[in-house]
Amino acid sequence: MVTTAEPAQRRIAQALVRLAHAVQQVFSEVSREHELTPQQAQLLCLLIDGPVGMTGLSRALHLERSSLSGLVDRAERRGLVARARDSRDRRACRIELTGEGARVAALAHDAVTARLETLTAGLPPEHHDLLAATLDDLLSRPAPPGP
Amino acid sequence: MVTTAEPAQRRIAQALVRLAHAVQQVFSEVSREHELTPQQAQLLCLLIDGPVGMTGLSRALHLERSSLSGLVDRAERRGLVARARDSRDRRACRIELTGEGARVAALAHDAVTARLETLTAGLPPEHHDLLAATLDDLLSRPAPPGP
DNA sequence: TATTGTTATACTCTATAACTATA
DNA sequence: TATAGTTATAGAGTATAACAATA
Repeated sequence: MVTTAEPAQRRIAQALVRLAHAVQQVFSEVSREHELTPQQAQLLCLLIDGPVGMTGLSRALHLERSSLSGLVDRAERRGLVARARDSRDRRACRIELTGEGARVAALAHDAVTARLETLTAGLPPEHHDLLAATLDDLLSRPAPPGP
Repeated sequence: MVTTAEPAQRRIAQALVRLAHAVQQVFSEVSREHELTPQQAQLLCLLIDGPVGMTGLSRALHLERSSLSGLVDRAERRGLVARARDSRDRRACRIELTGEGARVAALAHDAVTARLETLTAGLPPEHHDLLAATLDDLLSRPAPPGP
């Protein structure tokens, strides 16, 4: 039925771009409601699963370590995270959430999730499982173009 | 089969977050390859469809007009865009691509699209149309939460 | 020598507040 | 008075290059 007017692959790509902007916007609004910058919120959410070293964070966030130093400095100054020395490697440190940081991180994470879930509210429920599986499939490929 | 272990809505929301980061990463890499900041690339892509006024741009990009002034200043300084006075309203101006700006915008746009299309390469082709339709459906709802 | 993380520097991005010019 | 856009200011985010301390 739907043929060659506009290839499905192209339509998907364009939808992904708009979708990314929409998600980013949600992230931005939620951050602001909790008096965080989007970057700080992203950092906090990443630390929910446990402490991470600077190099690990830099890879996860796609940031230079020097950029990250500043980000962590400002989050530390606000009492959201703390640097803990690593006992086995005296060069390294683990960044961990403070009590307040964990509280804010959970609130922000839940708010983002809740708002994104309402996005799917209008979809036919019988499509939910297929969409979830398809998106997971899409993300399981780590994107071919390595720098 | 897939039942209540993890609700599909939640799985979709989480996938959307990861997807947004992946798309943002593609955008970031492509921008860098063309010596643009991601914000400049986004501005240029928006202008491909034709000139837009400052207020229109500020709404489309979710930026304060003062932030936009600086963004346009820097893009103008790099020869990518130009400010054209509006003949009917002497307060207003239209931002338009220069020849060079249009060239770079097309390159960056195509590169992003191409890279995102490869993402879908691993999906069963018979799912393409449904996915495209579902994503469009997802985006047709302008997100309920007004500030 | 290689790795972990920081500092110094220079831009870019962003918002708030106050402003000019036109409608 | 309201709208279109800018300027001033301050802070945040980012990269590159040079550095310190430890492995």
